[in-house]
Amino acid sequence: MGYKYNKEEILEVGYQVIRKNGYHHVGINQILKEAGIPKGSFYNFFESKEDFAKQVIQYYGEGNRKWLKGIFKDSKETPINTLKSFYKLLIDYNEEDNFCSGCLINNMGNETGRLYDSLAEETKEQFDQWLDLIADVVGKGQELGEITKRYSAKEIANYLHSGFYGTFFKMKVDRSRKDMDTWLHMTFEFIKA
Amino acid sequence: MGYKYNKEEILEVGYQVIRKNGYHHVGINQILKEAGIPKGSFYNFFESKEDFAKQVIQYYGEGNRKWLKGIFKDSKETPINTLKSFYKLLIDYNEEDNFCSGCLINNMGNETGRLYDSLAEETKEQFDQWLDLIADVVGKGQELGEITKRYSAKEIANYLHSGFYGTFFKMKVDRSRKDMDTWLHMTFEFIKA
DNA sequence: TTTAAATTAGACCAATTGGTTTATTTTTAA
DNA sequence: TTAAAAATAAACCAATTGGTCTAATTTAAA
Repeated sequence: MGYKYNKEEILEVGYQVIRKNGYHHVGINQILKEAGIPKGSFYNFFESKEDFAKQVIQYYGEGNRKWLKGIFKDSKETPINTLKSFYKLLIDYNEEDNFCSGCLINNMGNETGRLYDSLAEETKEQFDQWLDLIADVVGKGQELGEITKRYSAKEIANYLHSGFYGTFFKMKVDRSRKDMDTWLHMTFEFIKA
Repeated sequence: MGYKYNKEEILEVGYQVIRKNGYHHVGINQILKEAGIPKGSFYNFFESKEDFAKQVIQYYGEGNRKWLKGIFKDSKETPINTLKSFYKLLIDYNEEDNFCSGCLINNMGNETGRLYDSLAEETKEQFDQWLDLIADVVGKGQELGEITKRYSAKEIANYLHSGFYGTFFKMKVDRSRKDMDTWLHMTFEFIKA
């Protein structure tokens, strides 16, 4: 294996460019150009464009999972504030990025979720794995009496992250974090015990 | 003006096919084929694909605005239940559609909001006009003491509709209304006075 | 050291992309 | 009734799409 090119490097390029431009707006040739590889090598690594996208989703999902784990483990705050700081951090990142891209998982789910079964499946899988990590923190918050027990930890985690995805629409057409900040404030008022 | 083809009919075709497949995944030729018009006529009506999409967004936004007004005016329920029934109706429609498409405005905003200024502007405009109508009902609910006054009617309307958009991601990758129903239940618990 | 397999390389392919052009027909206004 | 304008029609365009093919090179195993 591993001759000249590194598969992860190609996936990283794919992640960047697909996250920003979407799946159908990006051609294989653009990936080749930005990754600096010839077509033969690309199709040596990946069966098709769809297979490539699937692996990009997987790569991004796994990378973020590790990052999430670290953040939650190292947090010095209480569970509810850990979560609030986490979403604030995501908003900050999107601001640094000039609100250009949003989340690859959300973008792919909305653009291709009903078009390609393999991508829907992979997208759902990565999202669900994130949700498990978030639900862990929610559960701890519930035990401490910080977060409402009227809904399960998983339901609240899903409410949080799906709700956060909902703010990307306005972020992109408004090019502002205003509504995201309002969402953060309102949501964390709503879910507290 | 009005010779052989009807512009609204072309916009309706464009709405259907772009809502389902996205902007970049749909070519002009597909529109021509489904609308049964030659290319010359298309470019007589529309300057470009981008201009066409912009008019599709406008057409859909205005049509829905009229529909919304009617629904809210005819409602026999209290404001908060009017809103809850409205979102339940939207979920029902998406189920009938087999969860295939979601909302054109949300799809376009996420796919093209940071790629084409004209589409972002039009998308935002139509969304904001819907929000005004929803905020009216929220405001009445606040006056009646049904809905929390901790946030403005506009903020709550935005929280509702953006939150609803957030549920489309899971709807599409999960092909189910389960999370939408949970969202509906939780959200209307949260916003009540 | 030889051989088979994996990888790299990019020319090549048919199909499609958004858009233009030219010609014809239809409508409107003078 | 005629001329100008508007609309219809589709052939045509260069550029790009995802993907294949053949050849050369590199690596690993025998």
